[in-house]
Amino acid sequence: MRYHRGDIVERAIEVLDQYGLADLTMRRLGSELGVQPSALYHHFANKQSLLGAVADELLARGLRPPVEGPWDDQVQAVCVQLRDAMLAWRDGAELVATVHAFGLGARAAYDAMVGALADSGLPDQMVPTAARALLHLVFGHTAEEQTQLQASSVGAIDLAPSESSDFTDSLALLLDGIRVRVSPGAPRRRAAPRAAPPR
Amino acid sequence: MRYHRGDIVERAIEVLDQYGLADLTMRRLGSELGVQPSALYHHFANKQSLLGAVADELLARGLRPPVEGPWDDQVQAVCVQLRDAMLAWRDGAELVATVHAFGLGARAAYDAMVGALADSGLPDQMVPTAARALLHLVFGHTAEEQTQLQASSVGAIDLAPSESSDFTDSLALLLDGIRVRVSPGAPRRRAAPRAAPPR
DNA sequence: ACCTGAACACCGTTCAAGT
DNA sequence: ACCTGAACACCGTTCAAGT
Repeated sequence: MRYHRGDIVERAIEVLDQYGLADLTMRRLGSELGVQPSALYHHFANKQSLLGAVADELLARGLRPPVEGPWDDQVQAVCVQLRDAMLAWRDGAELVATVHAFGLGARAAYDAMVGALADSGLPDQMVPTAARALLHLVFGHTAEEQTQLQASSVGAIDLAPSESSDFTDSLALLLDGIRVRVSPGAPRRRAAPRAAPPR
Repeated sequence: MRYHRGDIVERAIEVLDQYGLADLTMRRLGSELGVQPSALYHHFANKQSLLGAVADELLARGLRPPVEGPWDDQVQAVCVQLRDAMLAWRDGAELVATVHAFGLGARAAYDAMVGALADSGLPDQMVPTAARALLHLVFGHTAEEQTQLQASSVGAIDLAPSESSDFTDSLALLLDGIRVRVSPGAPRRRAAPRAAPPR
Protein backbone atom coordinates (compact mmCIF):
# COMPACT_ATOMS: atom_id res chain seq x y z
CA MET A 1 0.00 0.00 0.00
CA ARG A 2 1.18 3.54 -0.74
CA TYR A 3 1.11 6.39 1.71
CA HIS A 4 1.41 10.14 1.66
CA ARG A 5 2.67 12.53 4.32
CA GLY A 6 -0.84 13.06 5.69
CA ASP A 7 -1.45 9.35 6.24
CA ILE A 8 1.83 9.00 8.10
CA VAL A 9 1.18 12.00 10.33
CA GLU A 10 -2.29 10.71 11.13
CA ARG A 11 -0.98 7.29 12.11
CA ALA A 12 1.81 8.92 14.12
CA ILE A 13 -0.77 10.75 16.21
CA GLU A 14 -2.49 7.45 16.95
CA VAL A 15 0.80 5.83 17.94
CA LEU A 16 1.61 8.84 20.16
CA ASP A 17 -1.74 8.61 21.90
CA GLN A 18 -1.60 4.85 22.42
CA TYR A 19 2.05 4.30 23.32
CA GLY A 20 3.46 7.71 24.29
CA LEU A 21 6.21 9.93 22.90
CA ALA A 22 9.05 7.61 23.94
CA ASP A 23 7.57 4.79 21.85
CA LEU A 24 6.82 6.94 18.82
CA THR A 25 9.84 5.61 16.90
CA MET A 26 10.43 5.37 13.19
CA ARG A 27 10.54 1.59 13.51
CA ARG A 28 7.32 1.34 15.46
CA LEU A 29 5.53 3.75 13.15
CA GLY A 30 6.78 1.80 10.16
CA SER A 31 5.55 -1.51 11.51
CA GLU A 32 2.23 0.09 12.45
CA LEU A 33 1.85 1.12 8.81
CA GLY A 34 3.03 -2.27 7.55
CA VAL A 35 6.11 -0.70 6.01
CA GLN A 36 9.87 -0.74 6.51
CA PRO A 37 11.18 2.14 8.66
CA SER A 38 13.33 3.26 5.77
CA ALA A 39 10.20 3.91 3.72
CA LEU A 40 9.35 6.85 6.00
CA TYR A 41 12.44 8.66 4.78
CA HIS A 42 10.82 8.98 1.42
CA HIS A 43 8.28 11.32 3.01
CA PHE A 44 10.28 13.06 5.72
CA ALA A 45 13.92 14.06 5.80
CA ASN A 46 14.30 12.82 9.37
CA LYS A 47 12.43 12.06 12.58
CA GLN A 48 12.68 15.66 13.76
CA SER A 49 10.73 17.03 10.81
CA LEU A 50 8.15 14.26 11.09
CA LEU A 51 7.58 15.24 14.72
CA GLY A 52 7.29 18.86 13.60
CA ALA A 53 4.54 17.89 11.19
CA VAL A 54 2.78 15.88 13.90
CA ALA A 55 2.87 18.84 16.28
CA ASP A 56 1.53 21.15 13.60
CA GLU A 57 -1.32 18.81 12.75
CA LEU A 58 -2.21 18.21 16.37
CA LEU A 59 -2.49 21.95 17.05
CA ALA A 60 -4.23 22.76 13.78
CA ARG A 61 -6.93 20.19 14.56
CA GLY A 62 -7.79 22.03 17.74
CA LEU A 63 -8.09 25.50 16.23
CA ARG A 64 -11.62 26.76 15.53
CA PRO A 65 -12.50 29.61 13.16
CA PRO A 66 -11.97 33.02 14.83
CA VAL A 67 -14.82 34.08 17.10
CA GLU A 68 -16.53 37.45 16.78
CA GLY A 69 -15.84 39.87 19.58
CA PRO A 70 -13.15 41.80 21.43
CA TRP A 71 -9.52 40.99 20.65
CA ASP A 72 -8.81 39.77 24.16
CA ASP A 73 -11.61 37.22 23.98
CA GLN A 74 -10.15 36.03 20.69
CA VAL A 75 -6.66 35.67 22.11
CA GLN A 76 -8.02 33.84 25.14
CA ALA A 77 -9.99 31.50 22.86
CA VAL A 78 -6.93 30.65 20.78
CA CYS A 79 -4.89 29.92 23.91
CA VAL A 80 -7.57 27.66 25.38
CA GLN A 81 -7.98 25.84 22.07
CA LEU A 82 -4.25 25.22 21.84
CA ARG A 83 -4.14 23.94 25.40
CA ASP A 84 -7.11 21.64 24.85
CA ALA A 85 -5.59 20.37 21.60
CA MET A 86 -2.40 19.34 23.41
CA LEU A 87 -4.14 17.83 26.42
CA ALA A 88 -6.36 15.75 24.12
CA TRP A 89 -3.46 13.39 23.26
CA ARG A 90 -1.06 11.52 25.46
CA ASP A 91 2.25 13.45 25.69
CA GLY A 92 0.78 16.03 23.30
CA ALA A 93 2.15 19.01 25.20
CA GLU A 94 5.59 17.45 25.67
CA LEU A 95 5.75 16.81 21.94
CA VAL A 96 4.81 20.38 21.05
CA ALA A 97 7.11 21.92 23.66
CA THR A 98 10.07 19.79 22.56
CA VAL A 99 9.53 20.42 18.89
CA HIS A 100 8.97 24.13 19.49
CA ALA A 101 12.15 24.42 21.57
CA PHE A 102 14.04 23.24 18.50
CA GLY A 103 12.43 25.90 16.32
CA LEU A 104 9.96 23.67 14.49
CA GLY A 105 6.21 23.35 14.32
CA ALA A 106 3.36 25.52 15.56
CA ARG A 107 3.09 27.58 12.39
CA ALA A 108 -0.73 27.50 12.41
CA ALA A 109 -0.75 28.34 16.11
CA TYR A 110 1.46 31.38 15.54
CA ASP A 111 -0.71 32.60 12.66
CA ALA A 112 -3.89 32.21 14.71
CA MET A 113 -2.34 34.19 17.54
CA VAL A 114 -1.20 36.98 15.24
CA GLY A 115 -4.67 37.06 13.72
CA ALA A 116 -6.30 37.43 17.11
CA LEU A 117 -3.91 40.25 18.05
CA ALA A 118 -4.32 42.04 14.72
CA ASP A 119 -7.17 44.32 15.71
CA SER A 120 -6.07 44.88 19.30
CA GLY A 121 -4.60 48.30 18.69
CA LEU A 122 -1.20 46.97 19.72
CA PRO A 123 1.59 48.68 17.74
CA ASP A 124 2.34 46.57 14.65
CA GLN A 125 5.93 45.83 15.57
CA MET A 126 4.80 44.45 18.95
CA VAL A 127 2.35 41.90 17.52
CA PRO A 128 4.91 39.17 16.74
CA THR A 129 6.56 39.69 20.12
CA ALA A 130 3.25 39.35 21.95
CA ALA A 131 2.28 36.30 19.88
CA ARG A 132 5.54 34.53 20.67
CA ALA A 133 5.27 35.39 24.36
CA LEU A 134 1.73 34.00 24.48
CA LEU A 135 2.80 30.79 22.74
CA HIS A 136 5.71 30.23 25.10
CA LEU A 137 3.38 30.66 28.04
CA VAL A 138 0.72 28.32 26.65
CA PHE A 139 3.17 25.62 25.56
CA GLY A 140 5.29 25.80 28.68
CA HIS A 141 2.40 25.82 31.06
CA THR A 142 0.51 23.02 29.35
CA ALA A 143 3.60 20.80 29.20
CA GLU A 144 4.05 21.21 32.94
CA GLU A 145 0.37 20.63 33.53
CA GLN A 146 0.26 17.46 31.44
CA THR A 147 3.29 15.87 33.08
CA GLN A 148 1.66 16.46 36.45
CA LEU A 149 -1.69 15.15 35.26
CA GLN A 150 -0.12 12.00 33.85
CA ALA A 151 2.14 11.51 36.85
CA SER A 152 -0.77 11.71 39.26
CA SER A 153 -2.89 9.38 37.13
CA VAL A 154 -0.11 6.82 37.45
CA GLY A 155 -0.38 6.95 41.21
CA ALA A 156 1.67 9.84 42.58
CA ILE A 157 0.26 12.31 45.06
CA ASP A 158 -1.25 15.47 43.63
CA LEU A 159 -0.99 18.58 45.76
CA ALA A 160 -1.90 20.99 42.97
CA PRO A 161 -5.57 20.68 42.05
CA SER A 162 -5.66 24.23 40.68
CA GLU A 163 -3.44 23.73 37.63
CA SER A 164 -6.07 24.85 35.14
CA SER A 165 -6.92 28.01 37.08
CA ASP A 166 -3.20 28.71 37.14
CA PHE A 167 -3.28 28.60 33.35
CA THR A 168 -6.02 31.23 33.27
CA ASP A 169 -4.25 33.38 35.82
CA SER A 170 -0.92 33.34 33.95
CA LEU A 171 -2.69 34.23 30.76
CA ALA A 172 -4.52 37.10 32.48
CA LEU A 173 -1.19 38.44 33.69
CA LEU A 174 0.25 38.61 30.19
CA LEU A 175 -3.00 39.92 28.70
CA ASP A 176 -2.93 42.79 31.17
CA GLY A 177 0.58 43.59 30.05
CA ILE A 178 -0.57 43.66 26.45
CA ARG A 179 -3.49 45.96 27.31
CA VAL A 180 -1.05 48.51 28.73
CA ARG A 181 0.54 48.76 25.27
CA VAL A 182 -2.74 49.07 23.42
CA SER A 183 -3.07 52.62 22.12
CA PRO A 184 -5.91 54.55 23.81
CA GLY A 185 -7.85 55.09 20.56
CA ALA A 186 -8.09 51.36 19.82
CA PRO A 187 -11.12 49.19 20.66
CA ARG A 188 -10.34 48.36 24.27
CA ARG A 189 -13.81 47.15 25.06
CA ARG A 190 -13.33 45.76 28.52
CA ALA A 191 -11.53 46.56 31.73
CA ALA A 192 -8.68 44.39 32.97
CA PRO A 193 -10.17 41.61 35.14
CA ARG A 194 -8.95 41.31 38.70
CA ALA A 195 -7.11 38.30 40.01
CA ALA A 196 -9.30 35.46 41.27
CA PRO A 197 -10.12 36.00 44.97
CA PRO A 198 -8.37 33.70 47.43
CA ARG A 199 -10.35 30.54 48.12
CA MET B 1 38.96 6.54 40.39
CA ARG B 2 35.80 7.25 42.35
CA TYR B 3 33.30 9.95 41.51
CA HIS B 4 30.42 11.73 43.17
CA ARG B 5 27.31 13.29 41.65
CA GLY B 6 28.96 16.68 41.43
CA ASP B 7 31.93 15.39 39.41
CA ILE B 8 29.62 13.68 36.98
CA VAL B 9 27.41 16.73 36.51
CA GLU B 10 30.46 18.90 35.97
CA ARG B 11 31.86 16.58 33.31
CA ALA B 12 28.42 16.32 31.70
CA ILE B 13 28.37 20.10 31.24
CA GLU B 14 31.72 19.91 29.47
CA VAL B 15 30.50 17.12 27.20
CA LEU B 16 27.34 19.12 26.45
CA ASP B 17 29.33 22.20 25.54
CA GLN B 18 31.83 20.32 23.36
CA TYR B 19 29.63 17.79 21.59
CA GLY B 20 26.04 19.03 21.97
CA LEU B 21 22.92 17.61 23.59
CA ALA B 22 22.50 14.78 21.06
CA ASP B 23 25.95 13.43 21.94
CA LEU B 24 25.53 13.76 25.68
CA THR B 25 24.89 10.03 26.14
CA MET B 26 25.46 7.81 29.13
CA ARG B 27 28.02 5.85 27.14
CA ARG B 28 29.93 8.92 26.00
CA LEU B 29 29.87 10.46 29.46
CA GLY B 30 31.07 7.20 30.94
CA SER B 31 33.98 6.91 28.55
CA GLU B 32 34.82 10.57 29.13
CA LEU B 33 35.11 9.77 32.84
CA GLY B 34 37.02 6.54 32.17
CA VAL B 35 34.19 4.49 33.58
CA GLN B 36 31.61 1.98 32.34
CA PRO B 37 28.23 3.53 31.47
CA SER B 38 26.60 1.28 34.04
CA ALA B 39 28.64 2.97 36.78
CA LEU B 40 26.62 6.16 36.27
CA TYR B 41 23.51 4.36 37.50
CA HIS B 42 25.07 4.21 40.90
CA HIS B 43 24.74 8.00 41.12
CA PHE B 44 21.59 8.69 39.08
CA ALA B 45 18.45 6.62 38.69
CA ASN B 46 18.34 7.28 34.95
CA LYS B 47 19.45 9.66 32.22
CA GLN B 48 16.44 11.92 32.74
CA SER B 49 17.38 12.73 36.33
CA LEU B 50 21.02 13.23 35.40
CA LEU B 51 19.92 15.79 32.80
CA GLY B 52 17.74 17.42 35.44
CA ALA B 53 20.77 17.82 37.70
CA VAL B 54 22.81 19.21 34.80
CA ALA B 55 20.10 21.79 34.03
CA ASP B 56 19.90 22.79 37.68
CA GLU B 57 23.65 23.23 37.97
CA LEU B 58 23.91 25.17 34.74
CA LEU B 59 21.25 27.64 35.88
CA ALA B 60 22.53 27.87 39.45
CA ARG B 61 25.99 28.80 38.19
CA GLY B 62 24.55 31.83 36.42
CA LEU B 63 22.57 33.20 39.35
CA ARG B 64 24.13 36.10 41.25
CA PRO B 65 23.17 37.19 44.78
CA PRO B 66 20.00 39.35 44.75
CA VAL B 67 20.63 42.99 43.86
CA GLU B 68 19.43 45.86 46.00
CA GLY B 69 16.64 47.88 44.52
CA PRO B 70 13.06 47.80 43.22
CA TRP B 71 11.44 44.39 42.75
CA ASP B 72 11.09 44.80 39.00
CA ASP B 73 14.81 45.39 38.61
CA GLN B 74 15.41 42.25 40.64
CA VAL B 75 13.06 40.18 38.49
CA GLN B 76 14.64 41.55 35.33
CA ALA B 77 18.10 40.72 36.68
CA VAL B 78 17.14 37.10 37.46
CA CYS B 79 15.66 36.67 33.98
CA VAL B 80 18.75 38.07 32.26
CA GLN B 81 21.02 35.91 34.42
CA LEU B 82 19.05 32.78 33.54
CA ARG B 83 19.15 33.62 29.85
CA ASP B 84 22.89 34.29 29.94
CA ALA B 85 23.48 31.07 31.88
CA MET B 86 21.73 29.04 29.17
CA LEU B 87 23.34 30.83 26.25
CA ALA B 88 26.78 30.31 27.78
CA TRP B 89 26.76 26.58 26.86
CA ARG B 90 26.04 24.81 23.62
CA ASP B 91 22.42 23.58 23.58
CA GLY B 92 22.04 24.94 27.12
CA ALA B 93 18.59 26.37 26.51
CA GLU B 94 17.33 23.27 24.69
CA LEU B 95 18.48 21.15 27.59
CA VAL B 96 16.72 23.33 30.16
CA ALA B 97 13.54 23.65 28.09
CA THR B 98 13.36 19.89 27.48
CA VAL B 99 14.02 18.99 31.07
CA HIS B 100 11.59 21.63 32.32
CA ALA B 101 8.86 20.39 29.96
CA PHE B 102 9.11 17.05 31.72
CA GLY B 103 8.69 18.65 35.13
CA LEU B 104 12.31 18.45 36.27
CA GLY B 105 15.07 20.90 37.08
CA ALA B 106 15.13 24.64 37.54
CA ARG B 107 14.52 24.53 41.28
CA ALA B 108 17.08 27.23 42.03
CA ALA B 109 15.69 29.35 39.20
CA TYR B 110 12.19 29.12 40.60
CA ASP B 111 13.34 30.03 44.08
CA ALA B 112 15.29 33.03 42.80
CA MET B 113 12.23 34.25 40.91
CA VAL B 114 9.96 33.87 43.92
CA GLY B 115 12.53 35.74 45.99
CA ALA B 116 12.60 38.62 43.56
CA LEU B 117 8.80 38.80 43.51
CA ALA B 118 8.49 38.56 47.28
CA ASP B 119 8.52 42.27 48.05
CA SER B 120 6.63 43.37 44.96
CA GLY B 121 3.32 43.86 46.71
CA LEU B 122 1.83 41.16 44.49
CA PRO B 123 -0.84 39.16 46.38
CA ASP B 124 0.84 36.12 47.97
CA GLN B 125 -1.19 33.55 46.08
CA MET B 126 -0.16 35.13 42.76
CA VAL B 127 3.59 34.91 43.38
CA PRO B 128 4.04 31.26 42.29
CA THR B 129 1.86 31.86 39.25
CA ALA B 130 3.89 34.90 38.19
CA ALA B 131 7.17 33.06 38.84
CA ARG B 132 6.13 30.11 36.67
CA ALA B 133 4.91 32.42 33.90
CA LEU B 134 8.23 34.29 33.92
CA LEU B 135 10.21 31.05 33.77
CA HIS B 136 8.18 29.72 30.85
CA LEU B 137 8.79 32.93 28.98
CA VAL B 138 12.52 32.99 29.70
CA PHE B 139 13.09 29.30 28.93
CA GLY B 140 10.89 29.27 25.84
CA HIS B 141 12.28 32.43 24.39
CA THR B 142 15.90 31.55 25.03
CA ALA B 143 15.51 28.08 23.52
CA GLU B 144 14.13 29.64 20.36
CA GLU B 145 16.85 32.25 20.36
CA GLN B 146 19.64 29.73 20.79
CA THR B 147 18.45 27.43 18.01
CA GLN B 148 18.38 30.41 15.70
CA LEU B 149 21.79 31.61 16.85
CA GLN B 150 23.32 28.18 16.34
CA ALA B 151 21.55 27.64 13.02
CA SER B 152 22.84 30.93 11.65
CA SER B 153 26.36 30.27 12.92
CA VAL B 154 26.32 27.06 10.87
CA GLY B 155 25.63 29.03 7.72
CA ALA B 156 21.89 29.68 7.41
CA ILE B 157 20.56 33.14 6.67
CA ASP B 158 19.57 35.26 9.63
CA LEU B 159 16.70 37.65 9.12
CA ALA B 160 16.13 38.31 12.81
CA PRO B 161 18.96 40.41 14.24
CA SER B 162 16.72 41.72 17.04
CA GLU B 163 16.28 38.50 19.00
CA SER B 164 17.70 39.88 22.20
CA SER B 165 15.56 43.02 22.13
CA ASP B 166 12.59 40.71 21.60
CA PHE B 167 13.53 39.02 24.86
CA THR B 168 13.48 42.35 26.69
CA ASP B 169 10.20 43.36 25.06
CA SER B 170 8.43 40.09 25.96
CA LEU B 171 9.63 40.42 29.50
CA ALA B 172 8.43 44.03 29.69
CA LEU B 173 5.00 42.87 28.54
CA LEU B 174 4.66 40.36 31.34
CA LEU B 175 6.18 42.72 33.91
CA ASP B 176 3.55 45.30 33.02
CA GLY B 177 0.89 42.67 33.62
CA ILE B 178 2.36 41.94 37.02
CA ARG B 179 2.44 45.65 37.90
CA VAL B 180 -1.30 45.87 37.32
CA ARG B 181 -1.82 43.31 40.10
CA VAL B 182 0.51 45.03 42.53
CA SER B 183 -1.56 46.55 45.31
CA PRO B 184 -1.44 50.39 45.27
CA GLY B 185 0.12 50.64 48.74
CA ALA B 186 3.10 48.51 47.76
CA PRO B 187 6.49 49.90 46.69
CA ARG B 188 5.81 50.48 43.00
CA ARG B 189 8.80 52.73 42.52
CA ARG B 190 8.83 53.19 38.79
CA ALA B 191 6.42 53.74 35.94
CA ALA B 192 5.90 51.06 33.29
CA PRO B 193 8.47 51.58 30.54
CA ARG B 194 7.20 52.13 27.03
CA ALA B 195 7.89 49.79 24.16
CA ALA B 196 11.10 50.41 22.22
CA PRO B 197 10.48 52.88 19.38
CA PRO B 198 10.50 51.45 15.85
CA ARG B 199 13.92 51.58 14.26
C1' DA C 1 7.40 7.64 -6.94
C1' DC C 2 7.47 4.59 -3.35
C1' DC C 3 9.21 0.71 -1.04
C1' DT C 4 12.39 -3.54 0.54
C1' DG C 5 16.33 -5.63 2.86
C1' DA C 6 20.30 -5.38 4.91
C1' DA C 7 23.62 -3.09 7.12
C1' DC C 8 26.12 0.65 10.12
C1' DA C 9 26.91 2.76 14.18
C1' DC C 10 25.04 3.48 17.84
C1' DC C 11 21.48 3.81 22.27
C1' DG C 12 19.49 3.29 27.79
C1' DT C 13 19.24 0.05 31.27
C1' DT C 14 19.85 -4.25 34.13
C1' DC C 15 22.40 -7.32 36.84
C1' DA C 16 25.55 -10.71 38.66
C1' DA C 17 30.00 -10.33 40.18
C1' DG C 18 34.08 -8.10 41.87
C1' DT C 19 36.94 -4.78 45.44
C1' DA D 1 30.07 2.21 48.30
C1' DC D 2 31.44 2.15 43.79
C1' DC D 3 32.56 -0.13 39.66
C1' DT D 4 33.20 -3.99 35.74
C1' DG D 5 31.62 -6.93 31.98
C1' DA D 6 28.35 -8.72 29.51
C1' DA D 7 24.04 -8.91 27.88
C1' DC D 8 19.09 -7.38 26.40
C1' DA D 9 16.21 -5.01 23.66
C1' DC D 10 16.18 -1.67 21.16
C1' DC D 11 17.36 3.05 18.22
C1' DG D 12 17.88 6.65 13.59
C1' DT D 13 19.66 6.65 9.17
C1' DT D 14 21.77 5.20 4.64
C1' DC D 15 21.74 2.93 0.39
C1' DA D 16 21.68 -0.31 -3.39
C1' DA D 17 18.14 -2.63 -5.46
C1' DG D 18 13.50 -3.61 -6.78
C1' DT D 19 8.43 -2.33 -9.03
